[in-house]
Amino acid sequence: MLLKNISVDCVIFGFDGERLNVLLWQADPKLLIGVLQQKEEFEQIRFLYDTHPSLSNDHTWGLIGAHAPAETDLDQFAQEITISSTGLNDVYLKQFHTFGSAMRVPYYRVITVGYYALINPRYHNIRQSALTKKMQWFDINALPALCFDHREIISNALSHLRESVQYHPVGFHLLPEKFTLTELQTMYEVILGEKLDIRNFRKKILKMELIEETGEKQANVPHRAARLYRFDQENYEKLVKEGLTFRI
Amino acid sequence: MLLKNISVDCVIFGFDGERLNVLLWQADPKLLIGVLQQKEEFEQIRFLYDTHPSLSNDHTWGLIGAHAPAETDLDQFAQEITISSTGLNDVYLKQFHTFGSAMRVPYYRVITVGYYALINPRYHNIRQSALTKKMQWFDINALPALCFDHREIISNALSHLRESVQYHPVGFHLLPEKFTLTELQTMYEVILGEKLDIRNFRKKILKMELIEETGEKQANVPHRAARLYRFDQENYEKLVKEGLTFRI
DNA sequence: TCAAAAGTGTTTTATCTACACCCATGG
DNA sequence: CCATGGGTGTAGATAAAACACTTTTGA
Repeated sequence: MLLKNISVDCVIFGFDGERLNVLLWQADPKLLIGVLQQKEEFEQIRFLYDTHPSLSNDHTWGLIGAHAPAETDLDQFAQEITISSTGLNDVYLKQFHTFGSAMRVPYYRVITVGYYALINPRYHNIRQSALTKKMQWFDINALPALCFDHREIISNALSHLRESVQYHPVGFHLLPEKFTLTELQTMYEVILGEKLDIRNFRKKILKMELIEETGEKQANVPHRAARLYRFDQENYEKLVKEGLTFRI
Repeated sequence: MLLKNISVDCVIFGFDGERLNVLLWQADPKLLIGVLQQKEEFEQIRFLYDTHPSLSNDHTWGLIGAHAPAETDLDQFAQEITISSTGLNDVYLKQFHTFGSAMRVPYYRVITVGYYALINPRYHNIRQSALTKKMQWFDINALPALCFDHREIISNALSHLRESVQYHPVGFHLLPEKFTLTELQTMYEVILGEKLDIRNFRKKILKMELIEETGEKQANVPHRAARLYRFDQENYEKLVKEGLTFRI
């Protein structure tokens, strides 16, 4: 059974090495009706989906989300949504805000619990699910028309990410396992929306001892190959115990 | 009409100058049933309230909260809850987390949206509302038995507050309009759970220019009277525009 | 005159900022 | 040999940390 007043929306962030992107979709109305008909509450939420902007035209996009099942933890459900759209089953997810305005969705009261996911697109094969007409990455600085309050939700997610990334080493989830210092710096720059000084950034990051050299270097690059680093989970946990105060 | 699957819980923090306290209540089952009978969804939520631990015994306390009305913004409803229990109508409220485990409340699926309020008890007359059997402040380090997952909710609220207070000047909401530097410091100490050096604290706070002298001093204290300061909202906003990075 | 809390400065150490050139690699 | 991005150090300014005594007031 679906909870008719509660949905979960996932803002799936992906960093491609240059830009921060969000995964958006358009659902296929015919397929969606097919799936929904099997649900107990179909009649009650059918109206909502009938009038869903991202179903009724090709210019409006929406966040990946759905009404929550009555028997599933919200955290768990957010995982399922993310897995079903990215094909990846161990994603960093953070609940960041619940949107509870009475009129945020027309005709019907739906509060939505917002999660953001941080993934590296290199590892994830975006799955066109059974319901999907289209699914696509969009640069956070060039979003298309969005349904309901989804633009506000993305903007709110980005604010949370921007704050979080300064005090917690979560940004690593956006990178491949092995990454260069330049990739790391670029990631911070696009999230924070400002340029950082390369020498000061490197000094600071290396002093923290949160990352370690792998000993490897980039291959097949048309310039000097950069060293590859990885996040040092073990040392991070040790430093947290000792009272690490992280600050980019 | 009440939303049967959605409630709002408010962790109301009050700082008395020495300790950080949380406002908890026990509702009166007879009165509660009386009020609920007037609601459309009475039968559906009656069972829930019938089995509510804070109604069925005198040792279990609960957060101040209620099922959300279908037609009210959650932010607005959190305000109403806070107003009705504290008698104050301009309270700092922050939504901090939504608790969505399937089994957090027995017998029935209820997700709860958590807000915390920061108030100064000096200005607030705790109102024993029509439903209240008892309402009382508890030191956050000496909480009584709590219903459902309310202990976890409080602990989560405190973590959020602890983080927030380090980067945003929200702690002022816990203080009277005019306060001494010692009160300010003690507030930080109880929230952060650590002692701060008095001289370094004063230097840091005064350098930020977030507070200004009122020119007044304490009266009727059995020792040297301390200067009274107030938060400088105007300058704070100016500094934010200039890119203030606050850090206690 | 005593008890209780207010108030104050300096030195050392660590961190932040600004800034420009050489290096390695592949094409 | 050139284009492209990788990689490095230093000096000056600012902020953090450690630390102990004098002042004011009311009882």
